[in-house]
Amino acid sequence: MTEPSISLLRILDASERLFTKRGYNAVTLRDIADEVGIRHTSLYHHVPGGKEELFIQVTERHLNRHREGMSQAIANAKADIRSKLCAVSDWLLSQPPMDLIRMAYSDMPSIDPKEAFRLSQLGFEALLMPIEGVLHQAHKAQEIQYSPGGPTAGAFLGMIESLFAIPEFALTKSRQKLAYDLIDTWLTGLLPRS
Amino acid sequence: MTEPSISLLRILDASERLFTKRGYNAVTLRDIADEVGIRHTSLYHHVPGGKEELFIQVTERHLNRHREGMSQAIANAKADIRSKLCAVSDWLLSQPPMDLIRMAYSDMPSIDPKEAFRLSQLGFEALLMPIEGVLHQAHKAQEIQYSPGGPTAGAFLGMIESLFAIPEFALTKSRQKLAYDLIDTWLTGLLPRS
DNA sequence: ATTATCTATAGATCTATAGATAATGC
DNA sequence: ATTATCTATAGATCTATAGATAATGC
Repeated sequence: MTEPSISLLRILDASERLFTKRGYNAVTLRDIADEVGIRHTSLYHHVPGGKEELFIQVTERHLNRHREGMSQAIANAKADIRSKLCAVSDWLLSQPPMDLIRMAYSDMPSIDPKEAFRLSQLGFEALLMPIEGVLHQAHKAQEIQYSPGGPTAGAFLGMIESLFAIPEFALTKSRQKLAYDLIDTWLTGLLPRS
Repeated sequence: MTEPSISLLRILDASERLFTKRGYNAVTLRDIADEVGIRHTSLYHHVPGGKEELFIQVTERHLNRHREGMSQAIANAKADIRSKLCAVSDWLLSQPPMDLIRMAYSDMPSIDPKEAFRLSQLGFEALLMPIEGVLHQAHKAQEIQYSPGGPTAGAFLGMIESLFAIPEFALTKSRQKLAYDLIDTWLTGLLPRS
Protein backbone atom coordinates (compact mmCIF):
# COMPACT_ATOMS: atom_id res chain seq x y z
CA MET A 1 0.00 0.00 0.00
CA THR A 2 2.00 2.97 -1.25
CA GLU A 3 1.04 6.52 -0.34
CA PRO A 4 -1.04 8.23 -3.01
CA SER A 5 0.68 11.31 -4.42
CA ILE A 6 -0.62 14.81 -3.81
CA SER A 7 -1.79 15.09 -7.41
CA LEU A 8 -3.67 11.84 -7.26
CA LEU A 9 -5.29 12.92 -4.02
CA ARG A 10 -6.47 16.16 -5.57
CA ILE A 11 -7.88 14.24 -8.50
CA LEU A 12 -9.67 11.78 -6.27
CA ASP A 13 -11.06 14.57 -4.12
CA ALA A 14 -12.37 16.50 -7.10
CA SER A 15 -13.84 13.35 -8.61
CA GLU A 16 -15.52 12.47 -5.35
CA ARG A 17 -17.10 15.89 -5.05
CA LEU A 18 -18.49 15.69 -8.56
CA PHE A 19 -19.50 12.03 -8.61
CA THR A 20 -21.25 12.12 -5.25
CA LYS A 21 -23.08 15.28 -6.20
CA ARG A 22 -24.20 14.56 -9.76
CA GLY A 23 -23.70 10.84 -10.23
CA TYR A 24 -21.54 8.83 -12.60
CA ASN A 25 -23.18 9.73 -15.89
CA ALA A 26 -23.55 13.46 -15.35
CA VAL A 27 -19.83 13.96 -14.75
CA THR A 28 -17.24 14.10 -17.56
CA LEU A 29 -13.48 13.73 -17.33
CA ARG A 30 -13.32 17.35 -18.45
CA ASP A 31 -15.36 18.47 -15.45
CA ILE A 32 -12.94 16.70 -13.16
CA ALA A 33 -9.83 17.98 -14.90
CA ASP A 34 -11.22 21.53 -14.89
CA GLU A 35 -11.76 21.37 -11.16
CA VAL A 36 -8.21 20.11 -10.62
CA GLY A 37 -6.82 22.64 -13.07
CA ILE A 38 -5.23 20.29 -15.59
CA ARG A 39 -6.11 18.95 -19.04
CA HIS A 40 -8.42 16.00 -19.00
CA THR A 41 -5.94 13.78 -20.82
CA SER A 42 -3.51 14.09 -17.92
CA LEU A 43 -5.92 12.15 -15.74
CA TYR A 44 -4.92 8.95 -17.51
CA HIS A 45 -1.39 9.21 -16.16
CA HIS A 46 -2.73 8.75 -12.64
CA VAL A 47 -5.69 6.55 -13.38
CA PRO A 48 -5.03 4.51 -16.53
CA GLY A 49 -8.46 2.91 -16.33
CA GLY A 50 -10.08 6.26 -17.03
CA LYS A 51 -13.49 7.35 -15.87
CA GLU A 52 -14.70 3.97 -14.70
CA GLU A 53 -11.61 3.21 -12.61
CA LEU A 54 -11.79 6.72 -11.19
CA PHE A 55 -15.38 6.20 -10.14
CA ILE A 56 -14.66 2.82 -8.62
CA GLN A 57 -11.62 4.05 -6.67
CA VAL A 58 -13.45 7.10 -5.43
CA THR A 59 -16.60 5.24 -4.44
CA GLU A 60 -14.59 2.57 -2.69
CA ARG A 61 -12.61 5.17 -0.78
CA HIS A 62 -15.78 7.04 0.14
CA LEU A 63 -17.54 3.93 1.35
CA ASN A 64 -14.52 2.85 3.39
CA ARG A 65 -14.50 6.26 5.00
CA HIS A 66 -18.18 5.80 5.74
CA ARG A 67 -17.57 2.45 7.37
CA GLU A 68 -14.81 3.97 9.46
CA GLY A 69 -16.81 7.10 10.31
CA MET A 70 -19.92 5.18 11.21
CA SER A 71 -18.18 2.79 13.54
CA GLN A 72 -16.22 5.65 15.15
CA ALA A 73 -19.39 7.66 15.65
CA ILE A 74 -21.15 4.71 17.20
CA ALA A 75 -18.22 3.72 19.40
CA ASN A 76 -17.72 7.23 20.76
CA ALA A 77 -21.38 7.93 21.47
CA LYS A 78 -23.03 7.27 24.79
CA ALA A 79 -24.55 3.85 25.23
CA ASP A 80 -28.24 4.71 24.85
CA ILE A 81 -29.95 4.24 21.51
CA ARG A 82 -30.82 7.90 21.05
CA SER A 83 -27.20 9.00 21.42
CA LYS A 84 -26.04 6.32 19.00
CA LEU A 85 -28.59 7.27 16.36
CA CYS A 86 -27.83 10.97 16.72
CA ALA A 87 -24.13 10.23 16.32
CA VAL A 88 -24.81 8.22 13.16
CA SER A 89 -26.99 11.04 11.87
CA ASP A 90 -24.28 13.63 12.59
CA TRP A 91 -21.82 11.56 10.63
CA LEU A 92 -24.16 11.05 7.68
CA LEU A 93 -24.93 14.76 7.47
CA SER A 94 -21.21 15.60 7.59
CA GLN A 95 -20.75 13.70 4.30
CA PRO A 96 -22.20 14.38 0.85
CA PRO A 97 -25.62 12.79 0.26
CA MET A 98 -25.37 9.03 -0.09
CA ASP A 99 -28.14 8.20 -2.51
CA LEU A 100 -28.46 4.41 -2.52
CA ILE A 101 -31.33 4.48 -4.99
CA ARG A 102 -29.35 6.45 -7.53
CA MET A 103 -26.37 4.18 -6.97
CA ALA A 104 -28.46 1.09 -7.57
CA TYR A 105 -30.55 2.28 -10.51
CA SER A 106 -28.38 4.82 -12.29
CA ASP A 107 -24.67 4.58 -11.42
CA MET A 108 -24.13 0.85 -11.04
CA PRO A 109 -25.73 -0.22 -14.36
CA SER A 110 -23.15 1.98 -16.13
CA ILE A 111 -20.08 0.12 -14.84
CA ASP A 112 -18.69 -3.41 -14.91
CA PRO A 113 -21.26 -5.67 -13.20
CA LYS A 114 -18.63 -7.39 -11.11
CA GLU A 115 -17.38 -4.12 -9.68
CA ALA A 116 -20.96 -2.95 -9.26
CA PHE A 117 -21.71 -5.98 -7.15
CA ARG A 118 -18.62 -5.48 -5.05
CA LEU A 119 -19.41 -1.81 -4.43
CA SER A 120 -23.02 -2.58 -3.55
CA GLN A 121 -21.79 -5.12 -1.06
CA LEU A 122 -19.39 -2.59 0.40
CA GLY A 123 -22.18 -0.01 0.61
CA PHE A 124 -24.26 -2.47 2.56
CA GLU A 125 -21.42 -3.15 4.98
CA ALA A 126 -20.46 0.49 5.38
CA LEU A 127 -23.91 1.99 5.80
CA LEU A 128 -26.57 -0.50 6.74
CA MET A 129 -24.65 -2.98 8.86
CA PRO A 130 -23.54 -0.40 11.45
CA ILE A 131 -27.09 0.90 11.86
CA GLU A 132 -28.39 -2.64 12.05
CA GLY A 133 -25.77 -3.23 14.75
CA VAL A 134 -26.98 -0.30 16.82
CA LEU A 135 -30.57 -1.44 16.59
CA HIS A 136 -29.63 -5.01 17.41
CA GLN A 137 -27.65 -3.91 20.44
CA ALA A 138 -30.51 -1.81 21.74
CA HIS A 139 -32.89 -4.66 21.12
CA LYS A 140 -30.74 -7.04 23.16
CA ALA A 141 -30.64 -4.49 26.00
CA GLN A 142 -34.44 -4.44 25.78
CA GLU A 143 -34.27 -0.76 25.01
CA ILE A 144 -36.39 -0.99 21.86
CA GLN A 145 -38.82 -3.26 20.08
CA TYR A 146 -37.55 -4.22 16.69
CA SER A 147 -37.30 -7.16 14.33
CA PRO A 148 -33.81 -7.68 12.95
CA GLY A 149 -33.00 -8.14 9.29
CA GLY A 150 -35.92 -6.01 8.22
CA PRO A 151 -36.07 -2.70 6.39
CA THR A 152 -35.55 -0.61 9.54
CA ALA A 153 -31.89 0.29 9.06
CA GLY A 154 -32.46 1.27 5.43
CA ALA A 155 -35.48 3.29 6.42
CA PHE A 156 -33.45 5.19 9.01
CA LEU A 157 -30.84 5.96 6.39
CA GLY A 158 -33.50 7.11 3.91
CA MET A 159 -35.10 9.26 6.56
CA ILE A 160 -31.88 11.08 7.41
CA GLU A 161 -30.77 11.43 3.78
CA SER A 162 -34.17 12.90 2.92
CA LEU A 163 -32.94 16.06 4.65
CA PHE A 164 -30.60 16.62 1.71
CA ALA A 165 -33.62 17.08 -0.53
CA ILE A 166 -34.41 20.28 1.36
CA PRO A 167 -32.62 23.10 -0.47
CA GLU A 168 -30.21 25.22 1.54
CA PHE A 169 -32.36 28.37 1.38
CA ALA A 170 -35.43 26.54 2.67
CA LEU A 171 -33.75 25.38 5.88
CA THR A 172 -35.18 27.08 8.96
CA LYS A 173 -33.10 25.00 11.37
CA SER A 174 -29.86 23.15 10.71
CA ARG A 175 -30.17 19.69 9.19
CA GLN A 176 -28.61 18.35 12.36
CA LYS A 177 -31.42 19.65 14.54
CA LEU A 178 -34.07 18.53 12.09
CA ALA A 179 -32.51 15.08 12.23
CA TYR A 180 -32.67 15.00 16.01
CA ASP A 181 -36.36 15.86 15.83
CA LEU A 182 -36.91 13.04 13.38
CA ILE A 183 -35.06 10.61 15.61
CA ASP A 184 -37.08 11.60 18.66
CA THR A 185 -40.29 11.13 16.76
CA TRP A 186 -39.10 7.81 15.46
CA LEU A 187 -38.24 6.61 18.95
CA THR A 188 -41.36 7.77 20.75
CA GLY A 189 -43.81 7.52 17.88
CA LEU A 190 -46.20 9.96 16.29
CA LEU A 191 -49.09 8.72 18.37
CA PRO A 192 -49.32 10.42 21.76
CA ARG A 193 -47.99 8.50 24.75
CA SER A 194 -51.08 8.53 26.91
CA MET B 1 -55.72 20.27 -25.07
CA THR B 2 -55.62 17.85 -28.01
CA GLU B 3 -55.36 14.12 -27.47
CA PRO B 4 -51.80 12.82 -27.74
CA SER B 5 -51.41 10.32 -30.58
CA ILE B 6 -50.72 6.66 -29.96
CA SER B 7 -47.14 7.04 -31.18
CA LEU B 8 -46.47 9.97 -28.89
CA LEU B 9 -47.92 8.04 -25.98
CA ARG B 10 -45.64 5.09 -26.65
CA ILE B 11 -42.67 7.46 -26.82
CA LEU B 12 -43.62 9.17 -23.57
CA ASP B 13 -44.16 5.84 -21.84
CA ALA B 14 -40.80 4.48 -22.95
CA SER B 15 -39.07 7.72 -21.97
CA GLU B 16 -40.72 7.67 -18.59
CA ARG B 17 -39.62 4.11 -17.91
CA LEU B 18 -36.02 4.93 -18.79
CA PHE B 19 -35.78 8.40 -17.24
CA THR B 20 -37.34 7.39 -13.94
CA LYS B 21 -35.15 4.34 -13.72
CA ARG B 22 -31.74 5.69 -14.75
CA GLY B 23 -32.08 9.46 -14.60
CA TYR B 24 -31.76 12.15 -17.25
CA ASN B 25 -28.07 11.82 -18.04
CA ALA B 26 -27.87 8.05 -18.24
CA VAL B 27 -30.54 7.83 -20.95
CA THR B 28 -29.90 8.58 -24.62
CA LEU B 29 -32.39 9.27 -27.37
CA ARG B 30 -31.20 6.04 -28.93
CA ASP B 31 -32.21 4.08 -25.83
CA ILE B 32 -35.68 5.56 -26.04
CA ALA B 33 -36.03 5.02 -29.78
CA ASP B 34 -34.81 1.42 -29.45
CA GLU B 35 -37.43 0.70 -26.84
CA VAL B 36 -40.15 2.20 -29.05
CA GLY B 37 -38.80 0.41 -32.12
CA ILE B 38 -38.05 3.43 -34.31
CA ARG B 39 -34.94 5.38 -35.31
CA HIS B 40 -33.91 7.98 -32.82
CA THR B 41 -34.23 10.80 -35.36
CA SER B 42 -37.95 10.12 -35.66
CA LEU B 43 -38.42 11.26 -32.08
CA TYR B 44 -37.99 14.86 -33.21
CA HIS B 45 -41.17 14.68 -35.25
CA HIS B 46 -43.17 14.20 -32.08
CA VAL B 47 -41.03 16.20 -29.70
CA PRO B 48 -39.18 18.95 -31.58
CA GLY B 49 -37.43 20.08 -28.43
CA GLY B 50 -35.52 16.82 -28.28
CA LYS B 51 -34.24 15.16 -25.15
CA GLU B 52 -34.80 18.06 -22.78
CA GLU B 53 -38.40 18.67 -23.85
CA LEU B 54 -39.02 14.93 -23.66
CA PHE B 55 -37.72 14.82 -20.10
CA ILE B 56 -39.73 17.84 -19.05
CA GLN B 57 -42.97 16.55 -20.59
CA VAL B 58 -42.49 13.12 -19.09
CA THR B 59 -41.57 14.37 -15.64
CA GLU B 60 -44.46 16.80 -15.62
CA ARG B 61 -46.88 14.08 -16.64
CA HIS B 62 -45.47 11.73 -14.02
CA LEU B 63 -45.69 14.29 -11.25
CA ASN B 64 -49.23 15.22 -12.22
CA ARG B 65 -50.14 11.56 -12.03
CA HIS B 66 -48.54 11.45 -8.61
CA ARG B 67 -50.56 14.42 -7.43
CA GLU B 68 -53.71 12.79 -8.70
CA GLY B 69 -52.81 9.35 -7.32
CA MET B 70 -51.83 10.70 -3.93
CA SER B 71 -55.00 12.69 -3.44
CA GLN B 72 -57.14 9.79 -4.67
CA ALA B 73 -55.38 7.38 -2.32
CA ILE B 74 -55.87 9.73 0.60
CA ALA B 75 -59.47 10.53 -0.22
CA ASN B 76 -60.47 6.88 -0.57
CA ALA B 77 -58.73 5.66 2.55
CA LYS B 78 -60.41 5.38 5.92
CA ALA B 79 -60.19 8.46 8.10
CA ASP B 80 -57.55 7.32 10.61
CA ILE B 81 -53.94 8.31 10.11
CA ARG B 82 -52.65 4.76 9.73
CA SER B 83 -55.04 4.00 6.87
CA LYS B 84 -54.13 7.24 5.15
CA LEU B 85 -50.39 6.63 5.41
CA CYS B 86 -50.74 3.05 4.22
CA ALA B 87 -52.76 4.24 1.25
CA VAL B 88 -50.08 6.80 0.39
CA SER B 89 -47.44 4.12 0.74
CA ASP B 90 -49.37 1.74 -1.54
CA TRP B 91 -49.55 4.43 -4.16
CA LEU B 92 -45.86 5.32 -3.91
CA LEU B 93 -44.83 1.67 -4.24
CA SER B 94 -47.10 1.23 -7.27
CA GLN B 95 -45.00 3.83 -9.13
CA PRO B 96 -41.33 3.76 -10.13
CA PRO B 97 -38.95 5.08 -7.44
CA MET B 98 -39.25 8.82 -7.04
CA ASP B 99 -35.74 9.86 -6.07
CA LEU B 100 -35.95 13.50 -5.00
CA ILE B 101 -32.23 13.67 -4.19
CA ARG B 102 -31.25 12.51 -7.65
CA MET B 103 -33.74 14.91 -9.16
CA ALA B 104 -32.34 17.84 -7.20
CA TYR B 105 -28.62 17.07 -7.53
CA SER B 106 -28.27 15.22 -10.81
CA ASP B 107 -31.23 15.68 -13.17
CA MET B 108 -32.28 19.27 -12.57
CA PRO B 109 -28.82 20.85 -13.02
CA SER B 110 -28.74 19.39 -16.54
CA ILE B 111 -31.82 21.23 -17.80
CA ASP B 112 -33.00 24.81 -18.18
CA PRO B 113 -33.03 26.37 -14.68
CA LYS B 114 -36.47 27.87 -15.17
CA GLU B 115 -37.97 24.52 -16.03
CA ALA B 116 -36.00 22.90 -13.22
CA PHE B 117 -37.55 25.30 -10.74
CA ARG B 118 -41.03 24.69 -12.08
CA LEU B 119 -40.63 20.91 -11.89
CA SER B 120 -39.21 21.08 -8.36
CA GLN B 121 -42.20 23.15 -7.35
CA LEU B 122 -44.52 20.62 -8.94
CA GLY B 123 -42.71 17.79 -7.17
CA PHE B 124 -43.24 19.52 -3.88
CA GLU B 125 -46.95 19.97 -4.57
CA ALA B 126 -47.45 16.46 -5.88
CA LEU B 127 -45.52 14.54 -3.25
CA LEU B 128 -44.90 16.47 -0.06
CA MET B 129 -48.00 18.63 0.20
CA PRO B 130 -50.44 15.68 0.26
CA ILE B 131 -48.46 13.95 3.00
CA GLU B 132 -48.20 17.20 4.90
CA GLY B 133 -51.99 17.47 4.53
CA VAL B 134 -52.55 14.04 6.04
CA LEU B 135 -50.31 14.83 9.00
CA HIS B 136 -51.92 18.20 9.49
CA GLN B 137 -55.39 16.68 9.45
CA ALA B 138 -54.44 14.06 12.01
CA HIS B 139 -52.82 16.71 14.14
CA LYS B 140 -55.97 18.81 14.14
CA ALA B 141 -57.99 15.74 15.15
CA GLN B 142 -55.49 15.32 18.00
CA GLU B 143 -54.59 11.95 16.63
CA ILE B 144 -50.85 12.62 16.52
CA GLN B 145 -48.21 14.95 17.88
CA TYR B 146 -46.43 16.74 15.11
CA SER B 147 -45.05 20.13 14.20
CA PRO B 148 -46.14 21.32 10.76
CA GLY B 149 -43.81 22.66 8.12
CA GLY B 150 -40.96 20.49 9.33
CA PRO B 151 -39.09 17.66 7.68
CA THR B 152 -41.65 15.02 8.64
CA ALA B 153 -43.40 14.63 5.28
CA GLY B 154 -40.09 14.41 3.42
CA ALA B 155 -38.82 11.90 5.94
CA PHE B 156 -41.88 9.73 5.43
CA LEU B 157 -41.32 9.82 1.68
CA GLY B 158 -37.65 8.96 2.11
CA MET B 159 -38.51 6.12 4.42
CA ILE B 160 -40.95 4.51 1.99
CA GLU B 161 -38.74 5.08 -1.05
CA SER B 162 -35.83 3.47 0.80
CA LEU B 163 -37.60 0.17 0.14
CA PHE B 164 -36.66 0.51 -3.52
CA ALA B 165 -33.00 0.22 -2.53
CA ILE B 166 -33.65 -3.39 -1.53
CA PRO B 167 -33.01 -5.51 -4.59
CA GLU B 168 -35.82 -7.75 -5.79
CA PHE B 169 -34.03 -10.99 -4.88
CA ALA B 170 -33.38 -9.84 -1.31
CA LEU B 171 -37.06 -9.24 -0.54
CA THR B 172 -38.44 -11.70 1.99
CA LYS B 173 -41.81 -9.98 2.21
CA SER B 174 -43.46 -7.67 -0.30
CA ARG B 175 -42.45 -4.04 -0.19
CA GLN B 176 -46.04 -3.26 0.70
CA LYS B 177 -45.89 -5.30 3.89
CA LEU B 178 -42.48 -3.96 4.81
CA ALA B 179 -43.92 -0.47 4.40
CA TYR B 180 -46.81 -1.23 6.73
CA ASP B 181 -44.33 -2.43 9.36
CA LEU B 182 -42.36 0.79 8.99
CA ILE B 183 -45.51 2.87 9.33
CA ASP B 184 -46.58 1.01 12.47
CA THR B 185 -43.17 1.54 14.02
CA TRP B 186 -43.23 5.17 13.03
CA LEU B 187 -46.62 5.68 14.66
CA THR B 188 -46.03 3.83 17.88
CA GLY B 189 -42.31 4.42 18.21
CA LEU B 190 -39.32 2.13 18.63
CA LEU B 191 -39.34 2.57 22.40
CA PRO B 192 -41.69 0.18 24.17
CA ARG B 193 -45.01 1.57 25.29
CA SER B 194 -44.70 0.93 28.99
C1' DA C 1 -52.67 16.06 -48.32
C1' DT C 2 -51.03 15.02 -44.09
C1' DT C 3 -48.57 12.44 -40.92
C1' DA C 4 -44.90 9.38 -39.58
C1' DT C 5 -40.90 7.25 -40.53
C1' DC C 6 -36.42 6.74 -42.74
C1' DT C 7 -31.48 7.84 -44.57
C1' DA C 8 -27.69 10.82 -44.65
C1' DT C 9 -25.10 13.90 -42.40
C1' DA C 10 -23.36 17.94 -39.56
C1' DG C 11 -21.40 19.39 -35.46
C1' DA C 12 -20.43 18.83 -30.65
C1' DT C 13 -18.65 16.28 -27.04
C1' DC C 14 -16.61 12.41 -24.80
C1' DT C 15 -13.31 8.73 -23.77
C1' DA C 16 -8.91 7.29 -24.79
C1' DT C 17 -4.00 6.87 -26.83
C1' DA C 18 0.61 8.40 -28.55
C1' DG C 19 4.25 11.02 -28.27
C1' DA C 20 6.41 15.62 -27.22
C1' DT C 21 7.61 18.89 -23.49
C1' DA C 22 8.26 20.50 -18.90
C1' DA C 23 9.13 19.71 -13.91
C1' DT C 24 11.26 17.10 -10.23
C1' DG C 25 14.47 14.06 -7.69
C1' DC C 26 18.85 11.94 -7.23
C1' DA D 1 16.01 9.42 -14.87
C1' DT D 2 11.56 9.68 -13.53
C1' DT D 3 7.30 11.75 -13.08
C1' DA D 4 3.69 14.85 -14.55
C1' DT D 5 1.82 17.58 -17.75
C1' DC D 6 0.80 19.08 -22.43
C1' DT D 7 -0.65 18.96 -27.63
C1' DA D 8 -2.57 16.51 -31.33
C1' DT D 9 -5.60 13.33 -32.76
C1' DA D 10 -8.47 9.00 -33.35
C1' DG D 11 -12.72 6.92 -32.84
C1' DA D 12 -17.17 6.53 -30.70
C1' DT D 13 -21.37 8.41 -29.47
C1' DC D 14 -24.80 11.90 -28.96
C1' DT D 15 -28.00 15.60 -30.16
C1' DA D 16 -30.02 17.68 -33.91
C1' DT D 17 -31.42 19.04 -38.87
C1' DA D 18 -32.71 18.43 -43.81
C1' DG D 19 -34.84 16.21 -47.06
C1' DA D 20 -36.46 11.72 -49.17
C1' DT D 21 -39.76 7.88 -48.71
C1' DA D 22 -43.57 5.38 -46.92
C1' DA D 23 -48.11 5.12 -44.58
C1' DT D 24 -52.63 7.04 -43.62
C1' DG D 25 -56.89 9.79 -44.03
C1' DC D 26 -60.11 12.19 -46.79
